[in-house]
Amino acid sequence: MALFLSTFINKVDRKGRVSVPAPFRAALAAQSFPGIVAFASFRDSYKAIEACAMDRMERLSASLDRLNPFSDEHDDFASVLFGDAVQLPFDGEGRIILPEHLRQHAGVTDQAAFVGRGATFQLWQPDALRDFQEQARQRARAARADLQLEPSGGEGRGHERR
Amino acid sequence: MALFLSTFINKVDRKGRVSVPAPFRAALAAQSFPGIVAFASFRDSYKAIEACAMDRMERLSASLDRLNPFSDEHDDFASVLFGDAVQLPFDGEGRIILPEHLRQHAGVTDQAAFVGRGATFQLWQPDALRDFQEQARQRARAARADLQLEPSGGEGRGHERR
DNA sequence: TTAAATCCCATGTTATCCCATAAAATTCCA
DNA sequence: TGGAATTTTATGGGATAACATGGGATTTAA
Repeated sequence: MALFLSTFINKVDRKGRVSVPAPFRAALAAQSFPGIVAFASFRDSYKAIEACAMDRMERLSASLDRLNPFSDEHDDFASVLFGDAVQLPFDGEGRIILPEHLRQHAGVTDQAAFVGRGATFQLWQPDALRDFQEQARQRARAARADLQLEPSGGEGRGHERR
Repeated sequence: MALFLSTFINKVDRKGRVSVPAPFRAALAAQSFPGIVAFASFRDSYKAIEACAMDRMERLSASLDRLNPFSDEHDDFASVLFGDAVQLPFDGEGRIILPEHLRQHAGVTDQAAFVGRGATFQLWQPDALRDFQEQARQRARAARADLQLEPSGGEGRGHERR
């Protein structure tokens, strides 16, 4: 599975177009839908744009269904997640058009920072990202004791539970 | 899984390219991504560049994903770890190009020391590495002296000499 | 018919490929 | 076993392709 790594800052032109970084496009290459899925983050601590491949949304939908499909949480979650998400196809040059409401949510005007998060990535207003990263770095350092790498034995099975 | 062992010092040319030592490349041969993943070390005691194989990042991503993907701790880690990491592919000759911000972080200019650390390795400015190793040696020596003194005392902690 | 989205082409910059060389390590053979 | 021949490495530089970006033309939708 390809990962989204590192941070790229690209320009948003007057038509609202941004180039998706080539390494990200490579990570998305094996997809059925040539483009990305994006939606506003629902955190209170920051306002960014969440993005991922279509595959991930499908898997997310599947795992939601596996829980209680008739609970209120499921309902809220599904409506927020899938109701607000948009499909953004690539143009011939690998760009997407950022819809106005997403740009407003994140405060993006003439530049956008693509931030890799492993299986997903985010889009930020560059200055807001800098501020957040600084704080996140400090918090992460404080909590580093918790970070354990998976057993490296290649296909180390059976580490499921818990 | 192959290990990264011993230290190699290679030149950084004017394009920012460095040869990854052949033994390290051999250890990376079985990877899906032909190259390395690098990021600035988040330690305060020294400034080096941390590096590993893509597989390791994928495993890391998988373990993070398995936790609650919407928790704040997970969020900080993902942003710091994956946002700051870079994919550095090999060219035909087994070189990578070290991005400017990483070179600055480690103080690397025309030479880089590759230091094996088992499952990972580091990149250092050669002089900084020598200093660090010297200090580490001294700390180890001091610690060993303490160890020899301790047990005989029977008494409490400190080695107060009465 | 307007406005927006899509396609198409053009550009400068940067990274990537490709070839060349010297040194070191390895292999081969008498 | 010694030393010549070959292969692997590390390194350098020029040619080439990829990328991010901009703008116009054509199509689609309201």
